[in-house]
Amino acid sequence: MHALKVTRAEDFPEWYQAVVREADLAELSPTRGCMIIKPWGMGIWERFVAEMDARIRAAGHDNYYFPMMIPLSFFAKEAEHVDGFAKEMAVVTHHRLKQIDGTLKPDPDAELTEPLILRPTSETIIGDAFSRWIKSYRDLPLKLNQWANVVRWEMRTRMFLRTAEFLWQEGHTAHADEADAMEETMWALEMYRSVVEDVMAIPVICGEKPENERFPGADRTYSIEAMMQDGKALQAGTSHYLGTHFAEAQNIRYQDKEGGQTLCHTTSWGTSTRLIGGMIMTHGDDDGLRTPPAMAPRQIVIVPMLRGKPEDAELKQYCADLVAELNKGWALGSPMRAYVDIKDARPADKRWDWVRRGAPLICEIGPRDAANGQVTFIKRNGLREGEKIKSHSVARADFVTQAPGLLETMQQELFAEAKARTESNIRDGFNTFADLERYYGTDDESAEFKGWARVHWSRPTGAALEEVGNRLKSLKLTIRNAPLKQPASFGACIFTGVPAVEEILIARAY
RNA sequence: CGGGGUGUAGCUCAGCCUGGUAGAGCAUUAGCUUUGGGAGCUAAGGGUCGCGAGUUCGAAUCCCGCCGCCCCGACCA
Repeated sequence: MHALKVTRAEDFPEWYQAVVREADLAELSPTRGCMIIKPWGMGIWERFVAEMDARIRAAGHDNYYFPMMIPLSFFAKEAEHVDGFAKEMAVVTHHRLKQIDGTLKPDPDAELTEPLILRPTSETIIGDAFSRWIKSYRDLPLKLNQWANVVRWEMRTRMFLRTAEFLWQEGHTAHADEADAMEETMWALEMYRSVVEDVMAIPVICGEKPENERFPGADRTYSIEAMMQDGKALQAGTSHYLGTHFAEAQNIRYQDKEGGQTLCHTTSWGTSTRLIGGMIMTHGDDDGLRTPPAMAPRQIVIVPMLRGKPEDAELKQYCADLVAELNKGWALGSPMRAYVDIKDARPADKRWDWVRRGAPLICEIGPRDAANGQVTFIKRNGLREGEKIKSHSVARADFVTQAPGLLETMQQELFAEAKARTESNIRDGFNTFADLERYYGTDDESAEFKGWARVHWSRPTGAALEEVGNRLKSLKLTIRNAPLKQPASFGACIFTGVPAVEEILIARAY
């Protein structure tokens, strides 16, 4: 019997929601489409922030904070950008409420002369600042980052994966030329890969988005794509080379060494709380979440087998000493995070709570363990042997010595497991569109597992690309990206039959 | 925004077809028992049956409208 009522095989979307709820990550709020991130979920996000913020700063970026509300007129400046976001913007129109016929309503006499939009992303207001801050080539490169909330009025929301409000990080940089801006774009992509793979243990494929999937206003968009346990792709981070589009729209220029006024080349890059959804769908099992040790707010949770008797005091002391000792140790490059759960609840209930949350190591310590100087624990990956829970008993001193290694091994095992699953579910051998149709089927009985397709194409543009998109859409497929690692030679284009120039990944996506 | 489903106690749901004034399990609280692993017994508390209007002597149940949630679609750096 599993800790969750729904299994992945029975109903993947139901199972996903069960994990979010049962692992105490988040819940829906009374505000439509928005979620309340609970302590365990927020702790996971904060781990992500800590890891990524350190890398962003180490590479020479400073953190800033721009307003959540942006004057509407700012968005009118970049045409493609407007097209991309206009349909999902929340607009602030009034600055006062008034009792009208017994109900609170926006005061008609308090309408803003210019509406404000809740930022869906900050290119426009940051670009405005750039145009004032950048005067000379000596001011470049300018490298900013902000941790913020953004709002996109989505029609259909899903916890973590797509909500009306979410938390993210947005990097914005300005450079003297394309080469420097492209270096930044690729740096951000690689930095994302390293955090997502090394810290979250989610394997990804780095690549460039096709023209029709670009960020509105970008010259080139790169992404990291991750395969979920249902075979769907999740865009886990994006990095954009914006060319001079925003510089033109917002007059971001610098005086070059020859004294001329030159347009800056800008970039932007972002990752969001969506990654937590990706972590759930990569590492979750039928007992809940398996939190990668590097991401776990608490890596070792000790559940004392308290029995409401005098000897409880001794047992509590034993556990407190053990935690203190563990917290002096280091694992995965940080001090270990151990915790004793002394909540007045039944030990078995507490154990299962931590199993569902996915604490990497859960120690269940009773009076006998304390008397014998032992630690009894379970590993969240490899939790069961058959149907039974598999527990381990070792001497306390050995546990303290082994704990960092256990956490590091678990981190590697989770990554290796996901990596193997991803690789074995990317299929080659599709030579024509008909091959794709055969594999993915024309009618959607989505219960059957379908991974990704790796195919060659001639990289059509414009109307021809749109046609390709439509054909794929009939199979509910999208082009995810063209991996940075390309083969030496290409076959025929799967769509047109002409010689191909690029290898791309095709998948169903979140 | 379109199609389908659904909404009854904190959670999972029964009751609805065939109208008669609210149920179960889990959870909560209290007591006793139990104690190396999601305990047992007893008792108690907890519900404007999503919201509104209608039919009726009487509506969780029938009719109409609206809303939320879930799935599919459209849309979605």
